[in-house]
Formats: sequence, structure tokens, C-alpha cells
Amino acid sequence: MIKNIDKYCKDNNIKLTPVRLKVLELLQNEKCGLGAYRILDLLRDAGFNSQPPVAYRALDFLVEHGFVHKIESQNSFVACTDPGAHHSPVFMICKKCDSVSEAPASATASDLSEALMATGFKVEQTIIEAEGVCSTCADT
Amino acid sequence: MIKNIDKYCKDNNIKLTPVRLKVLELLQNEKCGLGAYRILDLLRDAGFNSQPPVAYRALDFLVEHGFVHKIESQNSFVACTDPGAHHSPVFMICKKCDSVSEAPASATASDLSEALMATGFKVEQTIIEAEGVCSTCADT
DNA sequence: ACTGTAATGTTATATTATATCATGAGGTTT
DNA sequence: AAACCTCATGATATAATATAACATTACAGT
Repeated sequence: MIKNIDKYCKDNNIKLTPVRLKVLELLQNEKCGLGAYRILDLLRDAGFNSQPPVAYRALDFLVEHGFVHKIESQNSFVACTDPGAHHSPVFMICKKCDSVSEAPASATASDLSEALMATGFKVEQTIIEAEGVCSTCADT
Repeated sequence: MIKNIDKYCKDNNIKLTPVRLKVLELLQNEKCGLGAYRILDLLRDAGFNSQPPVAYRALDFLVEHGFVHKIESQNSFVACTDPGAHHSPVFMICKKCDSVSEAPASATASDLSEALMATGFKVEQTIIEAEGVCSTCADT
């Protein structure tokens, strides 16, 4: 996973520096969203500088390049499960276990853009988050 | 508009107190989302107590009863344009003029719930926000 | 009048995010 | 190699958003 991203960065001449890589790894190891200050703590544990801008800069970079998504309803961040692909993700947020999953490619975002076009609104980006109960938690 | 909400409150035995009503009116007079601290300023201007909990409590109440929606990507609030109706709103956020409009009833949210059900996820609530350019701004 | 519940007042603090200016690291131009 | 440019990082301060906790008041039902 990191492999692909690393290659993507080299190909596009963008730099996955140590702190950026570390943040990405931290997020990839989590099934829940992490807040910037949680990430900051984990960075400190890993021996990095831990002032807020450090985390926010790394997150800005990762989000900008599509390696990480921000979950707006939680002010948290998750690793992208399909990095490189330009997409309009849909997130499933479980209120029992807090897990955040990116929904497998769905037509929702494009349907939405089309539907809104009828109102004269030109969609550039969509934020779609669903709160509910994941299949694992539903079973218990 | 306030009329209907007032009636709804009486019918359901919930209280639209002065500060709650004022916040609702402030939001109804705006086409953009307002942040809690902006609302707080406006409350102060109107002679109300202006400690943060005042605004947040009023907003909590209004959101809970569906009179106001929170725009998660902006940490702002807008008046509901179809209060009383239990719905899954879709918002159109214009990046030029900052206006926030609630999309006329769309199938998007229910389509989404259905699509995600296939993954085993049980949707309870959806957050759908589209960023782009409104028809007014597109014309200029 | 008594009591229970919801609303408001008040103070303090937690959480999330950014502005600003200084320093460093690595290319590339001369 | 020196000068320069750009991007990344270091460091300090502060802004913006949100809630905890406890005291007081208002008011309906008994």
C-alpha cells in the first residue's frame, strides 16, 4: 500500500517525507478516524516533533494528494483505501465501534452531482458520510 | 415560517424560548451558514446573554428538533427550509458567495442507504454536502 | 407552598486549527 | 564553490470551535 503511494510520489515529483510517511502509516494502522492531536501524540511517541503545525501540515499534504480523507463530522482523518484514484468517497461511520470505512465505489456521488445540476448548482466536490451500525457490530 | 414552528412546538409540548427563537430568526435571515460565535455576537447585539453555552444550547435544541441543520464541513448552522418534516437533507454550498441551500427533496439519501445496505452497513443518518458554484454565481 | 424538571446563568477549560516568522535541507544556476 | 531559490520544518503564539460543571431561576403539576 505504502509501496504504491511511494511510487506515485516519485512519479509525480512530490515528497513523502518521514513525518508525512509516519502519519500515513499511523492512519493505515487504524480502523477509526484519528484527530490531529491524537496523531500528534503518536508522532511524539515515535520521536517526532509534536507541535500542532507538524500534524496539520502533514495532514494537509496527505489530504491534498488524496492519500488521506478528512471525516468532517468527526474532525478526524482516515487513510484512503484507494489512493491515487481520483474519487468521491462515501464513508460509513459505525456508532458502536467507531470504525470508518470507505464504501466500495458507488454511484451516489455522481448521481448527486447530476441531481443537483438540475437546480443549476455545479458540484465540484461532495462530502458524503453515513452514520449507522457496521455489519460486525450488527451481528452482536 | 416561524408560525409553523411555533405551532409545532405547542403541539409537541416543546418550548421555543426567546433565545431559541432569536437564534432561529437570525439563521432564517441569512443565506449563509453562521458559526456559533457569530451567532453569539448577534445575540449580544440583541441584548441577550452571550456566553458560549447560550448559543450552543439554543443550537442543540434547534438541531435536535430539526429546525436548524449543522453544516459539518464549515462548523456552521443554517435554518431548515422544510422544518417539521423528518428528512435527510442535502446541502449545496457555494464557494463563491458562501450561500448554503438545502436541495429540494432528493432520492440521494435513500439511494445511499440502500446501496450501503448491500455492504451490511445499517444507515441511521446521512451527511451530504456538495461544494460548488450556485446558479447565481455561475451566471457572472 | 412543595417539588420536580427544564432552562438559564456563570466560570472555567478542552479541543481543533491557523498565523507568523525563523531556520534548515536540497537542488540548480552561475 | 558561492549564490540563490524553493520547499519543508522548527517554534511560538493565538484564534476558533465546543463542552464540563455547578449554581440559580422559572414554571408546571401536585
